[in-house]
Amino acid sequence: METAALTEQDREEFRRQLLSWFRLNARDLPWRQTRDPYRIWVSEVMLQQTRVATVIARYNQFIQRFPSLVSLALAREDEVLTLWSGLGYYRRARLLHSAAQLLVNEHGGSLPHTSQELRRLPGVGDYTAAAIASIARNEAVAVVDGNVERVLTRVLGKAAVRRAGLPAQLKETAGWLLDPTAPGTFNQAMMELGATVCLPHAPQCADCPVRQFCATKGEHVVAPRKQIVSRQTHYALVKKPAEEGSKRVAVLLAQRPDSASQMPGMWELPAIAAPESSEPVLRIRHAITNTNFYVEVFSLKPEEFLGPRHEKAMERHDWVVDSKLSEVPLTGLARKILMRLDVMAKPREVRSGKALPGREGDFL
DNA sequence: CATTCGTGGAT
DNA sequence: TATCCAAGAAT
Repeated sequence: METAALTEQDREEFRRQLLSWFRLNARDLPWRQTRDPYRIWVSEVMLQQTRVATVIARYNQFIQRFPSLVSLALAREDEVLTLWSGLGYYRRARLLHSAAQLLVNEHGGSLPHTSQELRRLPGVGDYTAAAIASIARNEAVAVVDGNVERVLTRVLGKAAVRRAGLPAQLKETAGWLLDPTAPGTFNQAMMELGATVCLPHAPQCADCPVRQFCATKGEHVVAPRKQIVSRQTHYALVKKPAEEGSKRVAVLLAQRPDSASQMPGMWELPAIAAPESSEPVLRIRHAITNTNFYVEVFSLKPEEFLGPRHEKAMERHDWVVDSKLSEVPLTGLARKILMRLDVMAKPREVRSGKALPGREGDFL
C-alpha cells in the first residue's frame, strides 16, 4: 500500500501529530469513560447517523436502565423502544435487542472479541464491528465512517481517492495509516478530527494537526441532494379524566401497524382528516428524511372523536394516563407534540456514566 | 449498487 | 414552510 502523497515517514509523523492533538482536544464523552465492550457497542449503535449531542443524554439513560448485556437481553422489546423514542431509526434498537438476546441465549452472554465475529451480529456492519473491536479489544482494524472518509479524501487528494474510491480500498487506506499500537485511540482521533476540525463545509485548516500532510487543504465536493417534498398531516389530541373525579388525564394514542415502513409498532396521536370548523392547538413542522410534514393538532372531546368509524379504522388504540406516557414507545413527533402541549413531562436528566459502576461481566 | 430508515440542531 | 446531514446497516 502506498499513496502518492505520503511516505512511510510521513505516516509516522501523521500518527504522532494526530494522537498528540487528540490527547489535548478529545471531548469528554460518557462512552469514553469505559472500555466495557457492551457499552461501547450501545454507544456505537446510537451514534449511527445520529449526532453526538443528541446521543449523550440518551446513552446515559439507556445505560442506567440496561447496565449490562444480560439486563438488555431480559428486557421486553417495547421498553427498549421506549428508551429509543425520538432517536429515530428504530430498527437499530430492535436489532440491538435481538443481538443481545442471541448472545445471552447462545454465546454465553458476552460479546465476541474479534471484529470478524462482531460483524455477524444483527445491526453490526463494517464500521461498528471495527469500532467495538478497536476501542474495546485493541484490535488493529481501521474504522471508516463519514468523518474518516472525508478526512482521507482531503488529506490524500483526488488521485489517491480515485484509487481508494471503493469502500474496501478506503478501508485499506485507513488501515495503512492506522497506528497499530493504539488503534482504538487512533480511530477515535480520526473521527474527532472530522467531527470538530475537518468539517464538511467550513474546515478549520488553521487548527488542523495534520495540515502539513494535507493535499487539498479542505477541498470537498458535496453530492447533490434529493428534492424535499411537503405533506400536510392532522392529529387529534383527545383527553378524558383518567378516573372518576381524578385530576389525572388520559390521552388517546394509536399504534402504527407492524407493516408500516416507518416506525412500525410505535405509538402516536390518532391521525384525522382536517376538522372544518376548529382551530389547531398546535402547528409545527416535522422533517423526516426528505419529507417536511406540516402538522396541525386539534383538540377533540372523546365524543367528538370516538365513533364506530374511527374505532374500526385504527389498527389499535388505547387510553394512556399522562404520568405513564414516558413508558410508551412514542414516535419522535408524538413526543414532541405531547411535550410541547405540556401533556407529557420532560424526561429527567440522568447522571453520566462516570458515576455508574459496571464492567464487562456484571450481572444485571 | 441505490434506497430506505428519523430526528434535531447548526447555519 | 430553508437546507444540510450526523461515529451506518439492511435489503
